[in-house]
Amino acid sequence: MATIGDVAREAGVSRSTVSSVLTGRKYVSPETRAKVDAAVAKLQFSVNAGARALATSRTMALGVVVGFHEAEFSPALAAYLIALSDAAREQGYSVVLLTEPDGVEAVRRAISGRQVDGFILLNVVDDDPRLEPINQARYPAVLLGMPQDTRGVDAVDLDFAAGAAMLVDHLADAGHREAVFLKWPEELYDSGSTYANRFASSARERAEQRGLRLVPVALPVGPEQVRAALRAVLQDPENPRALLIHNDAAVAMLPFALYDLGLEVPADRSVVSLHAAELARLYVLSFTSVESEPVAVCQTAVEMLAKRIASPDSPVQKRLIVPRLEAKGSVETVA
Amino acid sequence: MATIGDVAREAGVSRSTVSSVLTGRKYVSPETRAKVDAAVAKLQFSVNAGARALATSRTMALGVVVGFHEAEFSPALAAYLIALSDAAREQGYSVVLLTEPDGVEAVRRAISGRQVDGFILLNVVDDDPRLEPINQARYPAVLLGMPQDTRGVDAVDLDFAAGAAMLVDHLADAGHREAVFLKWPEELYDSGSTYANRFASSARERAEQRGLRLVPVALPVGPEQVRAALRAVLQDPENPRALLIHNDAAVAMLPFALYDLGLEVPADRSVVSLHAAELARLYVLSFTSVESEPVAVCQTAVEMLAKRIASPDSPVQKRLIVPRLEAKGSVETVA
DNA sequence: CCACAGCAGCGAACCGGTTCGCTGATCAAC
DNA sequence: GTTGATCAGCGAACCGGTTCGCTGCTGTGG
Repeated sequence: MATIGDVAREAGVSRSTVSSVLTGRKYVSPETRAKVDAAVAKLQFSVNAGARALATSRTMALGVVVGFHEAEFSPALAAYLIALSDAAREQGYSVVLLTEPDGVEAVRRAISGRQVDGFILLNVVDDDPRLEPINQARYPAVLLGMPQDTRGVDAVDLDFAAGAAMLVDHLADAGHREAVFLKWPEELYDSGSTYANRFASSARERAEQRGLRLVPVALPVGPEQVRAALRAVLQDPENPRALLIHNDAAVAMLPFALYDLGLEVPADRSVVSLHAAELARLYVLSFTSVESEPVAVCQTAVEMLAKRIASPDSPVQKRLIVPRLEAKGSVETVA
Repeated sequence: MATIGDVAREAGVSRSTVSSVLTGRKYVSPETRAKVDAAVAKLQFSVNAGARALATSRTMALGVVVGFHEAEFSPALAAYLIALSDAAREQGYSVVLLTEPDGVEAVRRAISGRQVDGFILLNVVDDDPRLEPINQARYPAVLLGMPQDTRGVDAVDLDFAAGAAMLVDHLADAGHREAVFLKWPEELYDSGSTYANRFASSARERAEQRGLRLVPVALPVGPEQVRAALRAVLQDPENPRALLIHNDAAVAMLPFALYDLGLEVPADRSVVSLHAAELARLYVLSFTSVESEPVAVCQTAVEMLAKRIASPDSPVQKRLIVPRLEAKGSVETVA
């Protein structure tokens, strides 16, 4: 309700002085500042975001661009959105949700309407088309995900390669010489999903180093299909008895498939996985695992974006958050 | 980049004429309009959201206030956020996420900073404190949830009472005379959660009408605790063999508990439940059930809010979205 | 005692739109 | 031919902040 003019009148000073107090950009004597503060409190004044945005050409808002993703695990999404919003608030920013199926269009509109100061892109893929309008307008942005080529944009992600290596090491250390590698659907790798590919190639590489034979199995889409596929994998006597999983649906469904076949962990099968932290919050997942770190990743992303906004020309940054492996006894030690 | 002044110059008209074309509020001859449209296209102009907000005192943004506890325990949340954002965009609004632990403070700040035109409150409880600043500032809002007293604010929610009645009917129709009612933790009811209480009292009432004896069991918090509690319930020979569930954690965990005890559905137990639609998308939930309708609920909420913003003094509305029961053969017909 | 530096606060201009009263042109009626 | 109504478009004022050059006062040094 109250405007800066009301505050000025109440405090007996000029509008510009009030502004100086509010922004802190100019020295104001303690006495005047006290008068202004009192007036602000009395009138319950707070700055009009739109007016300030117009004057400063800073909206203090970040656009969070959610990719279009039917197939992916959306329960995890909420954790990221909340973590992003919390981190943004801490830096004085608010978060605008951009969920348009056509992410490029969403970005374009937000830019030309000057709705945000920068973007955080979720579900990044290699050669992400959303980068085009962003780079063209020279807008600040941070990728949540680590494509091969970040095209001059800051990026942060979980270190899926490190996670994969940890899990492979864990199996190898326990004496395993071979393992089934339960992967995401093939399409995800083909579509250039950054994390899936980084995990897979790191797992392959480390497994080779450690002399662990990997039998890769791409799983289908859809809960029932996954369950059936898991059963098939578990039933095949040719398959190794250790399982390395990077597929949230499979992690969630595995207990059912084990149940179907009367198998026990770790007696009959050894299991390690990397999955969304959210999964473990709802289910008993007693698998030794590496969990995603939504809070750490999001906090880093927002900090990087805030810095990028402040200094657009500082060198491009890439940050990988190293996760922790939590042993839960789902791996049998073999001779 | 381009401002309305650039467009005016390019088109050879005044700024106000460009504005008339953009807003459509005033008649402009087809020829001038064509010139303006051409200039807009050529300069890739689109209005500066902040400037328009300042001039019109309409931000065209909606604040979505996410409750605190929700953050910890709702895989369904993402579905609601996306559905809200999609619906908002359809009405020309954008969505600002307000996730502050202290929801009241978040609302207060958004109001005094004029950041949004109205609010959508998630995870509403009876006597919700967030309504105080909203009502005091006479701000438009819509509740996603249906408290006893909506305090003059529009509200929309799934018709949990109807859902409960459907499920009770389904059991009674199949000849059951008694059922265990697996409920949320007691605290949820005590904290004034609107949907939990509406479901519970409707179930109780309908069960009485249909001569179905209900044995209520409030479940604990935490996956392992839930699993153990479920086992205890299933093991007790005194308990009825039919299960009426309103507790997402229990729905997700029940297959594990059944597995623990070697029980089959529907041979050993009949199961019906009401749960988040998200749950069924990820897991094999072959329980006869009523699912939440995030898209329908969110669309209605945004439409109601848009109307409320347009006409603040129209009569208060309450809408309940009636869900569908989907039979999946998890109920045994008894004599 | 005067000159000048330093400093707190003022005021005007500006950010990019919208709104509304007014102008000048066109045209019909008398 | 003059009057009056109609209408497209113009221009100034305004929304609520920020910014920056300027003013007038205080105080120090010569």
